[in-house]
Amino acid sequence: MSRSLEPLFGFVPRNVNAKDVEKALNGDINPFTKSPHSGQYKKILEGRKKLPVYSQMDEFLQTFQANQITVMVGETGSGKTTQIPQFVAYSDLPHTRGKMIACTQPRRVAAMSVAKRVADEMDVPLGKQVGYSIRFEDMTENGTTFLKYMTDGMLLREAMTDPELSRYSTVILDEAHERTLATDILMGLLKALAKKRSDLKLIVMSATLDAVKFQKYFGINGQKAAPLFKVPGRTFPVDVFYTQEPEPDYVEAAIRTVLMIHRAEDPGDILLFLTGEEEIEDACRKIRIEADDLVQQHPDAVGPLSCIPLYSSLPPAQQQRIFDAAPQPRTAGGPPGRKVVISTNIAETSLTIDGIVYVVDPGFSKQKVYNPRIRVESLLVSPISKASAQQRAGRAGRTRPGKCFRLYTEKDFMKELEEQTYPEILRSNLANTILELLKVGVKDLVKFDYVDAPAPETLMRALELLNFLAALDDDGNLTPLGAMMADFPLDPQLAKMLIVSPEFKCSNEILTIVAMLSVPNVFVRPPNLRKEADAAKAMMTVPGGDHLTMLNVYNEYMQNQGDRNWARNNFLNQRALTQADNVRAQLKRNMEKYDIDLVTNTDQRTFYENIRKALVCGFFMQVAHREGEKNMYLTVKDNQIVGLHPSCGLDTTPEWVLFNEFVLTSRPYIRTVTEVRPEWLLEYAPHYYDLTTASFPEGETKRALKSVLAKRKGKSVADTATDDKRGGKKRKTAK
DNA sequence: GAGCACTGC
Repeated sequence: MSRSLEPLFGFVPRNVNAKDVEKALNGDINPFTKSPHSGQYKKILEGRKKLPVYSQMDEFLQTFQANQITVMVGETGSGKTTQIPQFVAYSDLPHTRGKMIACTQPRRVAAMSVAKRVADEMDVPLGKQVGYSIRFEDMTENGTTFLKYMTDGMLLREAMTDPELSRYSTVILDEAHERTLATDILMGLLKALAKKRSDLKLIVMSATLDAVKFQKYFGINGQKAAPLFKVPGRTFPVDVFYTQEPEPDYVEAAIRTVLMIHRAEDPGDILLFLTGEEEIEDACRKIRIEADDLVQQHPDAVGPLSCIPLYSSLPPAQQQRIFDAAPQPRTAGGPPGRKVVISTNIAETSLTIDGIVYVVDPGFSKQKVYNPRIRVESLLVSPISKASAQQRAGRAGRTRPGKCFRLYTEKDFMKELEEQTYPEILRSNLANTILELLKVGVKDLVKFDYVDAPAPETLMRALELLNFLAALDDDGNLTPLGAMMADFPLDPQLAKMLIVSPEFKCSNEILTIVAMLSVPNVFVRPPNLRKEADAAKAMMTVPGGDHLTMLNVYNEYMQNQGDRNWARNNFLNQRALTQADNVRAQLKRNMEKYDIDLVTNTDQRTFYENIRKALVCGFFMQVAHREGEKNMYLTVKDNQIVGLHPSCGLDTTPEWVLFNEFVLTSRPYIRTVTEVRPEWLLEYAPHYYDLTTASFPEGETKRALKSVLAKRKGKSVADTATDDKRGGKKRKTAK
């Protein structure tokens, strides 16, 4: 066989060196397609050769060959995400062995855009030899794709059907320092799997600060630590400045700093990090006013300043504004304009804005925290970590040397900030994760080798919930129902109610409700059109509960598909509705796979009642009981005082309500609320509502349920179930 | 009478 037509002739899997690889790269024939290279290939290759990681190809190949697990550190701009998987491809030669290389990313856009870039570099069409796989979109070809970029969640899903991950020769976990839930679980699974599958190689790619931790964690088979492969980055230096004294009001200090930069610093755009939508919009308004004042006072010295907000719920078209050029000087030769982007954490990892020279970092972000005692996840404004502060500062040095102004003292940075942001696994409700782990075949969840083990109470809460939902038996084993639930990309409560819904002849409707609950809020409320938006919402409100309203909104949306402006005219979020439709279709396919009937109850008298009963089957642990006269509820068992969220559409305050979420904002609220009947609680969740056990604390809710039970003993069950008089007091009385 | 940090299946 001629060497020129078989560029990989003589290559032995996992025994190649950089010299051979370079020869193949520089050749005229594409070794993976056997076709001549396209015109642009050589040009792209020249660019790749300038990446820091390229010059270390041989060192990498040696490390990769000699070790089953490698920890790799590559700073921003090193080229690791695009190049390392290609180096692995040349060493692994997965296409000759019917295998694939997986490279995981925490975000969908990253998986897509990196795959596109690498397909170009390898001179193959995207979706053939190089592809990507994300929810709702599989851009791979069976038997052809050997390099697959994918979201970490997607690989975790695959592990549930194939715990050996037998299709893969090498798995690369990229951005491991972000410590997403899925990446953390994958690290645990892959560590165990590596001991079982000696042919499987693993590369964990991360930022510097975490490397030693990962090295220690991945020391297996008698090794003390996994080897470290390090590549320098390619960024510009950033000067960091601290305040002399702590700032009592970080928003005010941030605004002041932005204006100071605008007045006194050389041209270059500014990035300011704040914590949320409201804070950002507020700061934008204030900066605009002050900047205008400044221009008025010093028209010859201060140029125009454009202020651009950035957060995830902003429509994509508005997010695009961050790429607009800074404003032109107002007069020819006048002082130059400048742009300031005011952003949440989204600009820390997900979005890169070129041309940023100044970063203003007040040192806070909203972070998820989980309180297992009351089973509540909430968002809290908290100090960021050192790693996060470094990441923020780095945003100033992507195109030229920059400056970062930290609105806290150097001493606070050194002494008060944590090294790393707490990994998500320590800040989340783990019910879903535990179900996934069990499905993958992990037996002992307490002894599972976590990189960071969650609090025992968090595990307890998750196991308890799954047991009450009958996903786990009393010995902690996955039940057939639990195995089915795990296959749905949903929280266990939602999966449970979807699976049981045919018993209430309402699976079509529950399917819709579950899909609507899986997407962001569909109701839009522009600040200047609140009245109109509220009126539009009132038109679609079903008085019996917010879940029923969601069903109604979806159905109306489907009936008005012909009208492109329908969503906007009715103050609904078109994107969210489309997404709900996508989710619904995916879940429907899942149901069909398990032969779960898709049925609708045609009896109008029990239509809504049956839906509410099905809701109880999943959410019986999220029920509250009205106490006293006012809008005051006590959650069952946990006895948390909560109020109906102002967005709630109920026209009365029913005695018993079921809620989708507990939110802790200005005060504790329950959101997305539907009226239920106490008889249903006793009937459909008898274990949870076992009034004889001590685990059910004494109190008003228990007394109320006891009296229901006493009454029920007098009557037949059938009688109580059809007794659908709507209790409750009128909610909206004269103010 | 309030909100949605950010992801992901």
